[in-house]
Amino acid sequence: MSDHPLDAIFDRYITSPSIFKNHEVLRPSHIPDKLPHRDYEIQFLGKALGSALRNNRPSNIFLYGKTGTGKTIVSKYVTKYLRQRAASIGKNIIVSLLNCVEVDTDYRVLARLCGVVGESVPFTGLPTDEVFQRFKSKLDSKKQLLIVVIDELDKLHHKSGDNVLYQLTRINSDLKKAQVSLVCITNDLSFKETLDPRVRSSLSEEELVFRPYNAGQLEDILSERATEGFNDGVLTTGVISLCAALAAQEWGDARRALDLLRVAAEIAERNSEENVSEIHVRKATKQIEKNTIQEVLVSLPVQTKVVMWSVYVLEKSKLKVITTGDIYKVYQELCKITALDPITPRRVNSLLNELSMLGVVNTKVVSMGRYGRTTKVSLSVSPREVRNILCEDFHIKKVSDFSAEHLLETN
DNA sequence: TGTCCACTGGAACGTACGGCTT
DNA sequence: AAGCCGTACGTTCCAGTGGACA
Repeated sequence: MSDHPLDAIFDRYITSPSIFKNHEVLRPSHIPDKLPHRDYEIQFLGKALGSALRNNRPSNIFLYGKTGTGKTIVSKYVTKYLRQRAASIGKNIIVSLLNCVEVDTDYRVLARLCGVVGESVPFTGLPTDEVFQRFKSKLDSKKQLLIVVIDELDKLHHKSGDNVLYQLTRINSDLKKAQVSLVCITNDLSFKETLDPRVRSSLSEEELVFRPYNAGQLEDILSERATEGFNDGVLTTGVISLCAALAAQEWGDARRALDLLRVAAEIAERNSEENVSEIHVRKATKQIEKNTIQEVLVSLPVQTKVVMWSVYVLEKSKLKVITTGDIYKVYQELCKITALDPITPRRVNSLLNELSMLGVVNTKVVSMGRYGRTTKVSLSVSPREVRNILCEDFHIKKVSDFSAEHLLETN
């Protein structure tokens, strides 16, 4: 039983001490008992939602702030405790947390809300109005308060407009027993202006802006989690401050700081080392970046991959500025070779905008005077990564050695 | 100073599909 | 089974536009 080929590997996990004491607390989704440097925000939200305990409907609240500034976690933290306290005095408070990255249509929002009040609805097939009616009557069947936390609201608004928001802000006048309060979260600071004025005023009865963390504050946050998450003495000095400093450079993003620390430790553990050092943090930055790009590119639909490849091909060429016109020319050629049906320039334009949203290309609308108005496009990730990842695709493989030089001479 | 390029991006619509209600 | 419905992906149409050039 001792000569299995995996013994050497597994034994290491059994015998050598682990770096992690509790892996879970190092994930951004974990809600710790203390949230350093968010006292004011917690108090603010606590005061705003606390009126629920006195049978008053809390005002609707708008939370702004860049990614990783603690908006989501503060909301979770406060609502979690609010629910506990409410339960202890026999009050009925339901909290529903919607993330609009997944829940990005009117129908899905309402379907989710139906779920939390105990009304089951199919994921498609019903008219949206019907789902809203069902939600409303089920909710109003007893005395209760529903707090809906709508995270990344801009994503929902971008795709589906204000419709649901409008309905939700007005729902209270139709309800007899139940009440609804909204907590809206967005990281787009100018977002509010794009809302319908009627929705805007009722959504932001109260507002709070989350400031980015500075390096010192990030360090406190990481230290707090590290004492719970790691065994004593596994972090070498400087590891936490490096993670904090790197994340502080990018808008004070606590999620990123935490990811760095966790991934660095995972790398150390995989190499069966006993300590986490700055070298592991450096490796972690690279790995995180690579993973994000990989995830994005691999999951693209075929047409989008071909568009992305067109950008790659042009980036490899001698062209100084890449415009949508060039991209479409290359795209058409690629479609011929891969035997795909080409989509229209309008659609390619949309796909480029999507790629820009995903952070893999940069786009900028520019006017070149006499020579028209177009969009300047460039890759925002390394061409080598793009090549490695996209060439895995069956269609892209066929055009892996396509060069744009002959096309550009015809200009 | 006006023209006009090469697009941009909104809006309405079409099609295929899974899935609902009646 | 018929008639809707939402979603995903795409098309068609077209008014609008920043700024180099004549």
